[in-house]
Amino acid sequence: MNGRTGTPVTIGAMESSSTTPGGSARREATRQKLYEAAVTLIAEQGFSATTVDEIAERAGVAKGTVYYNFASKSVLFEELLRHGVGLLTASLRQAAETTAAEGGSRVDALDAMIRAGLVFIDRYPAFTQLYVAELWRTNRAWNSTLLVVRQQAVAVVEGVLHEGVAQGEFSEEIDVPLTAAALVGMVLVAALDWKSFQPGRSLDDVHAALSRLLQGRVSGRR
Amino acid sequence: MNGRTGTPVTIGAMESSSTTPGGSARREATRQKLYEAAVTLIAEQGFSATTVDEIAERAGVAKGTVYYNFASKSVLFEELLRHGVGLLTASLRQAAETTAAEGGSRVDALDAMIRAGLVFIDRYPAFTQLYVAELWRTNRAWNSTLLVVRQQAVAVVEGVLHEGVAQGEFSEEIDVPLTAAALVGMVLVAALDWKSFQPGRSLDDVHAALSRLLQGRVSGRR
DNA sequence: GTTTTTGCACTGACCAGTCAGTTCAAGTTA
DNA sequence: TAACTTGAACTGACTGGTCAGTGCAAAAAC
Repeated sequence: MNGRTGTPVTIGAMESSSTTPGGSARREATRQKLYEAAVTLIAEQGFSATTVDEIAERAGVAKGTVYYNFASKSVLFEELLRHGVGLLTASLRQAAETTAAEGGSRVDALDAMIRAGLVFIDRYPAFTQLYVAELWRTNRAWNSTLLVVRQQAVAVVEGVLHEGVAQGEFSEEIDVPLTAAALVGMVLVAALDWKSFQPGRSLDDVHAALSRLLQGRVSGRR
Repeated sequence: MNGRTGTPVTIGAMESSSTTPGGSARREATRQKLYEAAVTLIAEQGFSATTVDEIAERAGVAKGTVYYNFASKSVLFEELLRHGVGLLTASLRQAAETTAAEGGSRVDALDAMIRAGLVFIDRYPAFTQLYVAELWRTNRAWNSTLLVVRQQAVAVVEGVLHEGVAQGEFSEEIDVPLTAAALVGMVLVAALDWKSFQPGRSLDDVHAALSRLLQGRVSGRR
């Protein structure tokens, strides 16, 4: 119900990529409501500070329903993570492919991916916030989930960098994994900062600033 | 004591910038131990998931001592934040000033600040992790503390960018606040990724990759 | 003799997870 | 089409445990 009637504001409203193939429509709708409630609360307060009662209340559902749909609080969170990063990587990959199909260069592809990242964060700020807050934590139950999920996202950027180097478009001296991490970080942090501290700026402004940095037009010389 | 006898591993070993001017040496030593214990535990587990008993135990101190030295768990955390960011900004500022004194350009200053940031993160990874995890959270008790503390750090970078633009070294079209945020993000995320997922790489490797990105040697054209 | 630390028992609030019971919706039968 | 059946989905009071913070007398450090 929720996913179809309004503009999606949080990750909860993402299309169901069949988390549970046999799930009924009713059940799926309930899960969506729970995702949506959980993502904002956890982004604001953190995982441990968010109670299952709060999630249930915000979703307009009884506490028991949470446990009917998810084995535990952590499992709910892990599925939320998988859900969100799946959408992000799909979006990045599509940006890269579209650019390639239109005959753009690898720099154009990176640029398109930066924009895709910004659009995603613009749409699902709470999810992004939560992802960044949890990514580098060690010793948590969902750590392995995060590792996989991070690798998925970074791999898309690394792919484009590798292609660029192979075709001589990028310098051979670049360090692909480190550069990919730096690029992802640049986008994540700039976007979160934009949302939190400079919300008046347009997406285009942010994109332009990052684009300039990528293309060495800030301090390029040599 | 710790700051002089061995290689400091966590923020707890930072020089005391006189949090409480009247504090005795003994008291200050206890506080340091508590900072050190708290920063690693909170980085690993998050604020809410870390108990006061754990902090006391890791610091080798009785629980009552925690409350003798800090009004509450949150206050301990806030003072920890102020402590850490103070050191970071001091380090950044010094890098910029040293470069200027040696007659370096503004790009050199940015480069030196990137290295200073990396050195800091290398030394105090737990603090950095915790900072990133909390920075964009809203509705937390220590939110105002974080805001001030972020502004301090970003302002140093903005200062160098402004100077560079004023002197014609950087393009006038750059967006100073956004670019500063992006640069800080680039360093933070690349460094955390380095520590978590590519710990084998040297600081110089990471610095070189970021430097290249800054100077447009990845995809510079135009 | 004053400041700081210790050790530990205690309280009151809070919270993850459970479970016996209720409601819903999609049949099936008459 | 109305009455009945069934299993899936949902409910919310309850439980057992945890944890921030307190209080205090005695010991240690300075």
